[in-house]
This record gives sequence, C-alpha cells and structure tokens, in this order.
Amino acid sequence: MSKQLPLVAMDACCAPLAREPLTQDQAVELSHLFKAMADPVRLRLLSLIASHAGGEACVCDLTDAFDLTGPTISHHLKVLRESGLITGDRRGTWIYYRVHPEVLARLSAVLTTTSEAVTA
Amino acid sequence: MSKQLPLVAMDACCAPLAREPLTQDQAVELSHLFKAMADPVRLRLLSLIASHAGGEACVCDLTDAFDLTGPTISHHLKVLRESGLITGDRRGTWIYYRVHPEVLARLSAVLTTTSEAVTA
DNA sequence: TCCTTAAATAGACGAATGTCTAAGCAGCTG
DNA sequence: CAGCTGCTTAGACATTCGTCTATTTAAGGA
Repeated sequence: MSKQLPLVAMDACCAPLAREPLTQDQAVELSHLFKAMADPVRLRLLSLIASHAGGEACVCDLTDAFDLTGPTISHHLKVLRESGLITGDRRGTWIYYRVHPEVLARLSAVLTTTSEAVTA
Repeated sequence: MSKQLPLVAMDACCAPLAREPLTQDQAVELSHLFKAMADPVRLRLLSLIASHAGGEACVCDLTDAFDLTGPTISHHLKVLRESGLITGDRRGTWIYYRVHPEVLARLSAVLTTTSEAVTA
C-alpha cells in the first residue's frame, strides 16, 4: 500500500461548491475527505508532512510533535491514508509519509468562490 | 444574529498547510471549519445555498431537497452558522441563508499547494 | 383573538470517533 | 537465533454526532 490513491481520492470531485449544487454522491465522497481533515491532530500531521523538507516525514518525526501515544498517531495516519490524502513508504526501519498534492488541490478548487475554478 | 462572523471564522487562518506546520491553535481553529463541512448533508446545504439564485436560499427550499425532518436540517444549519460559514436572515415568515464567501476562500487558500497562496 | 405555518430548541438514543493499553509484525544488529 | 526499535493492529471505553419526536417561538391572516 504505497502508490495507489485508494477509495475516494481519485475523482474528488466536482465543480466548485458555489457553482452548482453537489449531488448526494459527490457530497458523500467529499465528506470523507473533509472528515479526514476535521481533526486538529490530523491537520497538523498533514501540515507537518506537507511542509517537511523533501516533502516527506517519517513517523518518528511526527510522533515527537504531539503529546499522544504512538498508536494514536498511527491511527490518525491511517485515517489520512485511507482517505487518499497521504501515502506511506517503508524504507528500512522507517516509514515515510508524503501528501498527494493533487487531492489537496482538488479540495481547494471545490471551495473556490471566484470564477478561476479548475474544473478539468 | 445575522451580520457578525461568529467565533472561528474571522481569522481562519494561516499560511497554506504545505508551507509551514500549523500551530496547535491554528489547527484547532481550522478543524472547526472542516468539521462543519465533514457531513454530506451540510456540504449539500452549503452548496445549495451558495449556488442558489441571488446567493441565498430559504430554509423551506433546503428542507425539500432532503429526506430528513425539519429539525435535523435546522440542526445542520446551526452547525454551519456557528462555524461562521453561513448566516441566516429573517424576512417576514421566512429565514434566508447565505454563505460567507471569504471563509470559503480562506479555506481554499489554506489547501493551496502551489505558490499562488493568499497569505494576506 | 385564535389558528396556521416557518423554523428553532430540548431531550433521547444508537452509531461513529479519539484516545488509551496490550499485543503483534517487520526489519536491523549482535 | 535473540533481542531491540519502529510502527501497526486489536480491543476497550468515554465522548461526540446525527437523527428523531415533542415542544416552543415568531410571524401572518382570518
């Protein structure tokens, strides 16, 4: 599990929110992504990974940034992974995570209110 | 309660996720907004309101679009309202909701992965 | 004034979520 | 192999969340 965009992420999604009403299916699909980001720990994880030198961070780096147990961080990483926002890549002892920028970009486009939308 | 951006929304927030790590406080603040959008019904409500003619929609319009009871819709509207994403405005018998485009735009900017970021 | 309609509030209840401890698996190194 | 470290999985538990029914408030019209 390291190069596929699982589930949801591939076509997520649609024209900007404000352009036309989301369908039920689109809304469900998008809600999975927003749900994945609807937690402060996961937002910080995402941000730590995305902004980390080289575009990737190992779990050990991440765990140290929080007052939480390893399993809890692991759980949050799993949620982010299953939503398609990040992927993990084992290299020897360590596992390195990186974000899928396209997914973030899609989400950003959906929230656009101006007409500069990326509908492609 | 109709012209103020309550709570969270005013300064939400920060540089793009991928630029630098979010602080704890920023993450908590943002998580409130994402949480508000982490539900299919609320996403569709938001989209229905944002894309509605005139930029506003009355609750009666919204309720009809779902197989849910009035109180449930009302609950979701309250969540959106309290997060600062929308405001309601009573005119006679009906209450009209509209989105705060700046808040959506801020969120969109936070998710930006390129350098076209709006840090202002 | 009384009735009707639009919408919100209150409270209940099952399902989902975030955290933990304990246990397991993967890869290194003596 | 044995033992260590990095990370995930399993399972438990309290809290939060989404939905409902019943009730309440606001505004209009007879």
